[in-house]
Amino acid sequence: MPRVHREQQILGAAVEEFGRHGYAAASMAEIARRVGVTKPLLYTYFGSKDGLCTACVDRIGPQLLEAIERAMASKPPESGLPHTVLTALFQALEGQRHAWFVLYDRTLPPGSEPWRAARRHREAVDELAAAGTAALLHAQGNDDARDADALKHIWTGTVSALLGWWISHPELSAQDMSARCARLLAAIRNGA
Amino acid sequence: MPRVHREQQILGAAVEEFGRHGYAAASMAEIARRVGVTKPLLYTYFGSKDGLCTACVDRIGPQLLEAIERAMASKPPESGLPHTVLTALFQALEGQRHAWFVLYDRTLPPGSEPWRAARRHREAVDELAAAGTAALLHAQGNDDARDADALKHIWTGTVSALLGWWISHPELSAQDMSARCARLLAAIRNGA
DNA sequence: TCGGTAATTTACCTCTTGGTAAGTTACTGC
DNA sequence: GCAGTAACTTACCAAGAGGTAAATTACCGA
Repeated sequence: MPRVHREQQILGAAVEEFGRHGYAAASMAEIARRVGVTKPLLYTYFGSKDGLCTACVDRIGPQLLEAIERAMASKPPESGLPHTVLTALFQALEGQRHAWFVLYDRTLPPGSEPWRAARRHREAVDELAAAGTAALLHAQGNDDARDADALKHIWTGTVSALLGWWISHPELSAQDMSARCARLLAAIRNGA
Repeated sequence: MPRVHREQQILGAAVEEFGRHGYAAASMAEIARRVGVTKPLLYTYFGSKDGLCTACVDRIGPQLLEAIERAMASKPPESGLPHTVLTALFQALEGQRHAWFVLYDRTLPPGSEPWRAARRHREAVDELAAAGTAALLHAQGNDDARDADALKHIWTGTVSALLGWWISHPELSAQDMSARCARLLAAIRNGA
């Protein structure tokens, strides 16, 4: 099998493994086993566990960023921004639902290379969210930067929660999730 | 030092370690080092890593449950239920902000004893949240059980996000957080 | 004073895991 | 056909993890 193809195959398995179990609990041998290959191949292709994890992060980060940017640019006016972004995320993550948690993995060793890479990509994603939260607060006369930052965290926490819930309901499609989120967001808006 | 006292000391360090790094990345030797004690003592007192982690979970679970129950029972009418619960959580977790993530640790080995214990306590906590989400949806004519379940996840995700944000702002007190959340919840209510 | 027990450590074992060196297979261009 | 290279495996190493047996210290009651 040609190298580039094999690399993509490995990355797919690695994203699933890192996302499902977290960095520390993910095992190189297990990733190799899932691909049907032996460990040294992973090391000749990606150098180290850190290298493979960083490659995963560098693959997922831009995917998500582009999905969100595209969705925000072509936002249908009848739908709210949060729902638009969620729909785009569900579409981008269908087939690799664990990928989100590779980026938002609290167990990455602080200071390590994958940690820095993940933080970098998260910041890019979060920047888009930050614009939304700051605008929402500003419209209500609140210009506290920390409030906007905390609200941004609530948003990403909500996304994480929804993706976690989606993972535990494998039979639901991205469209199902999108429709459900439309209801839930409306409910929050109307009655929190 | 008497055993019961030492056990509490160990539990405190272990909660911090497990909560901060997750089960897999947490190290028994490191926990021992932080307490200023050697590894075998941990094993004579708690049997195994699983045993220690389960003890942590069994300590935190009831603490949180009681804090939430007490808050819900004595809810001041002028404040919303979410804010009441958040305030109680901040108070209960001041001084052990990582504890929440011991209970909500996605890296616990599925099927293991700490995993089962954490799930049990989470269910007890979530049951209280479920009542709230189901009521909110029911008031709007939505009786979909899955919607209520997903909304419950959004709620716990929001709590996780706020605690994560609090951890990255160590200088803020529980009261600071409570006040901030009052603003944020109002902002969400008014303008999502 | 002495025996027993609780608290704790030293030194060790074992197993897993990340990581590597060397060899093997198989294709490709000349 | 054959050299060379890309794809891949076997067999192994070193370090760190969880875990344990045995020894030590210190206290307390008889």
